[in-house]
Amino acid sequence: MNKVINEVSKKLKSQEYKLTPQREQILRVLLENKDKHLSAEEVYMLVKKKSPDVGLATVYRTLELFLDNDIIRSVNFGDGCKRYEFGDQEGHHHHHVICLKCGKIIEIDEDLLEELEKKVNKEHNFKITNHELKFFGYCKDCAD
Amino acid sequence: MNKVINEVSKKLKSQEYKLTPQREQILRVLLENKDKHLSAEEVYMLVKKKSPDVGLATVYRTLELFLDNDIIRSVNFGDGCKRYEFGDQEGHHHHHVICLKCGKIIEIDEDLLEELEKKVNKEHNFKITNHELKFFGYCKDCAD
DNA sequence: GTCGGTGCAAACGATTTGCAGCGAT
DNA sequence: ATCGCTGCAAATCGTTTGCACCGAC
Repeated sequence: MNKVINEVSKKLKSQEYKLTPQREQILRVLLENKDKHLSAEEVYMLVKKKSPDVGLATVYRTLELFLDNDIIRSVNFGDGCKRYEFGDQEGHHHHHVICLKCGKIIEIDEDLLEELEKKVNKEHNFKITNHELKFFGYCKDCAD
Repeated sequence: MNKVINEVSKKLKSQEYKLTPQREQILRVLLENKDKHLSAEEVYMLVKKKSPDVGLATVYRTLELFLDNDIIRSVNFGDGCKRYEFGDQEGHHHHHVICLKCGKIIEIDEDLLEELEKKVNKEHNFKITNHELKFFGYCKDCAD
């Protein structure tokens, strides 16, 4: 984990940004919850446990900073807030399967979209840089 | 168009709902802009031109009603608001290609996901009812 | 006269912003 | 002494809700 933190620190420094204690705490929370998809508010709560005097605004500003520097990604599951996950934009794409009843999220690693991307690129003259695929349905515990 | 309006009217009546003048206006706006992806606010503006005294709340309530009755669909392009398009959930799936610079949206009709859906269904015991695929990139006018 | 549907204004939740203070360089 | 970073509170934006009113049945 410290290795990752170091890399992030370098990445930020190379862009004239600092990894301040608050930012590091936020990063740690994101790393400790790699499997979850935390909202800004949730990150805030978790950070507060360790450093009670961070402000919510700082969390938002830091998440924005991390996003801009491709340190994290944001996903919108349609539940009214953005959610964040560690990993840069260029990292290998995974997709989400979301249970409409319990909200559980499964990640799948398949990436069968290369072909489709090429097709869109050719047919519509559209330079695709990213894609997002979500499946909605019911998990085994919530199946009708 | 009147044919569609009639069908919607029947659909609503079958669920004890009425197609009031306001609701019809909202439906007309949606139909006249089938190719766009209007936000609630945008629908409101367009409806106001014809019927200046509709309220924004009515627009939201009507869109919700249409959603619940599978008359329209909602999509989230990550620009801070839900957007709506005519067409029910069970209708044939199309996907969106979104230009990150000018915001232009192209729709593509391919549906290569059946196979992947089956796989997820089998491997994770997850009953998939819907999926959502978006491509982000740059259209031919905005290409670097 | 009931009751669904409406307009308006107030309330709301997520996010952003203005500003004064702080701390490393 | 500067300037980026911060906390706090206020502002903003999209959306929802409470409420009194209206109009069809």
